[in-house]
Amino acid sequence: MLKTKPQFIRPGDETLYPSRNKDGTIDTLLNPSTDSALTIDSDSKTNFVYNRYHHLPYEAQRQKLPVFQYRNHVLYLLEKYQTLILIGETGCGKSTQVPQYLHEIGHKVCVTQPRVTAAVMLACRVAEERGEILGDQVGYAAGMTAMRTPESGIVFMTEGVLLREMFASPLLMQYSCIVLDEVHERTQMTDVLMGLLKKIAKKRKNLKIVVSSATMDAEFLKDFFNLTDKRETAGVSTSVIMSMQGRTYPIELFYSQEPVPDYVKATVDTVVKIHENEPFGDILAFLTSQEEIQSALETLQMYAEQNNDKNMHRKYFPSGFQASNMLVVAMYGSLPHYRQIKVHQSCDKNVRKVVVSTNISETSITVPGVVYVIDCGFHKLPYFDPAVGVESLSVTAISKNNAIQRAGRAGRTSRGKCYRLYTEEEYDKLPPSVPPEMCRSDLSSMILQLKALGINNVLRFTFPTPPPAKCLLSALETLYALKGVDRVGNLTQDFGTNMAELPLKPMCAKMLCNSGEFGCIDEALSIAALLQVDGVFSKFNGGRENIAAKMSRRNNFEVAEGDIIMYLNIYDSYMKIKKSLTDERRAMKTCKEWCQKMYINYKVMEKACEIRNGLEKLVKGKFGMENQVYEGADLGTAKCERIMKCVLSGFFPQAAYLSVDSSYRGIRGAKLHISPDSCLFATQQPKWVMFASVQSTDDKTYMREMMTIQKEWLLEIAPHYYKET
DNA sequence: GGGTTAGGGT
Repeated sequence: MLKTKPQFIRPGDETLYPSRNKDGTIDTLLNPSTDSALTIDSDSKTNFVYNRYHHLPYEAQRQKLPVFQYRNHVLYLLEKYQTLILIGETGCGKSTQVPQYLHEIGHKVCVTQPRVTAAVMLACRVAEERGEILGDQVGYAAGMTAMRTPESGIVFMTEGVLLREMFASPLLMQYSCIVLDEVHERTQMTDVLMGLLKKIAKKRKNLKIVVSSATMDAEFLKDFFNLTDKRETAGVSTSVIMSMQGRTYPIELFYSQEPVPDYVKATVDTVVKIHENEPFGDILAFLTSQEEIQSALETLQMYAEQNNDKNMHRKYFPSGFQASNMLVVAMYGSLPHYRQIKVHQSCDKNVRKVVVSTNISETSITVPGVVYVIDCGFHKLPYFDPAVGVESLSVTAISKNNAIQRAGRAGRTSRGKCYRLYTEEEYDKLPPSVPPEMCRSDLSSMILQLKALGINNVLRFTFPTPPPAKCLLSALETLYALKGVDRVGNLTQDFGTNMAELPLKPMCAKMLCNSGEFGCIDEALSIAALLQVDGVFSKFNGGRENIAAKMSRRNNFEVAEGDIIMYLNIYDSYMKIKKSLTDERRAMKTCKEWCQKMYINYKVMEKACEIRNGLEKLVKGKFGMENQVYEGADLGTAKCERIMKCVLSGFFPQAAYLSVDSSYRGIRGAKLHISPDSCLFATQQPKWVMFASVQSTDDKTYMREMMTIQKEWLLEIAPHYYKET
């Protein structure tokens, strides 16, 4: 029977437990093999020896939680408690089974996911499992696409969609149960939703909340969602923890015996060692950047060619293992889609696939059939400095949670092995988790949305992990400068409300809100849309094509005014071609051909069109914005200057001026450089510029999406922000 | 006169 204050739940029915040993451990974790430690012979190029190994415990064991059979317990616990904290690795049915249990007893269930693809895939899988048509009882709503009816009993959605739904219905009365999935990722959106749901839970005692996480500290979540006053000693918590067993295969961990001086080289060496000394099975190696991956790939491809050649004359490796061929594949976000799919394609029998990846494979992409994981111990992590308003991206040591997540990628289809390119002592020193995104990113957009939901005092809002006060204050300052909030921090009627509704960063939203006044709504829409996409220009790995692409860009598009006006020109040219043909299929073909000729990415342009249509509906439809009429000739330079001023009227806090050392200074003192990717990189340096985004690498801070401006414009457009000096 | 981008999302 349940105790009043359960530390661990003890249900009466013993048969509900999965088979366990007398000491409570789970069976598969026992009997570690004794002879599988990998040692490296003395002629190894790097002095790199693995000496320690043990099994990676299941998450439930790590957090010392009991494991239960699911359905009855989920339902039983949610009858007793308002919030259920569900812990378990991916693959244990948290995301697919639990929503169905809840739906079967009559709940209207909403399941949130951080990514569009996951939401859509889960909806498909659950609908299929139930033998139903997608969009009927089981639906999804993600990004701009939705397949659902108001009657749908289970809806998968991205977190942002649920936040939007709160605008229309603040207490989410359309759902009786909310499942927050993948909470361990701690995205900005997840944290805000957790805060908001806690607030709703206080008002709607009948709303059930399930918080599902792979690795995050269960007690932390339980405390956060406990609505009982802690001073009330007899009070019973309103939240409870349950764990589900996921992974079915154990993973052996190996640590490097000595610190690794060069983890790219060590990764290559380890791949080769595994290939020649370990049984067949694919390898997944984590590195931090595209550059590192390319460098590792070059060496590995050379090895693979030699290896595959040698295999024509041999059956066995010197180690005695059967010789197999090797296929090396790269995996990172900016890789074109058709090359990302390569990791899913199974290769020939007797070919070992080696995937070298960034942390994209830690969360977003599942590489199937991985048996060996190589973890370099680092990743690139962004950190926002509120003092200067700059986001920097630098190589940082991972957290223990990351390390566990990476290792977990190995044991999905069979026993797995994880090689950590750092010592066990180094592992022990790693932080338990990375600070949540909320605490290291720009908050201005999120705060604007919270204000629009009626949460005025954001400093008192209960975040799961409160962000530093200076981050909140810096965001409020930006919003005040943009006139999205007034002096006391209330949302302004003329701008704030509309800005919050636009799915854009506040500066970009402000540009759009001002565009009627400058008589350039259409141009501002195109610019805003293109600023939302990445990679308008096709990329090549060096060579002749790369030079041709750069030439094309310079000759056809680059303008002295900068990247933003260039993007506008590209969009206009593209639309001219798209609209010149009435036959849709022929128009598409012509657009594709034009893009290919101009080295422009067709899919990205189409995405921009889609985004622009969405924005246009809001701006012209819902807000009813109209262009102010300008008298007289309104062409060429006059119009262009108005467009530029309109852009600046949103982005004025991101202006910079040329300093004596030929770098730039931001308004808040940051030392800035023109990105080599910008139109303005090769031109004579303009005295004043503005930029839409900025990112700092280890040594330099680069401005991207730039535009030249006049100093006088700043005084004219933002007199409340700039003073004559 | 200098040389680049972990991953998401409304």
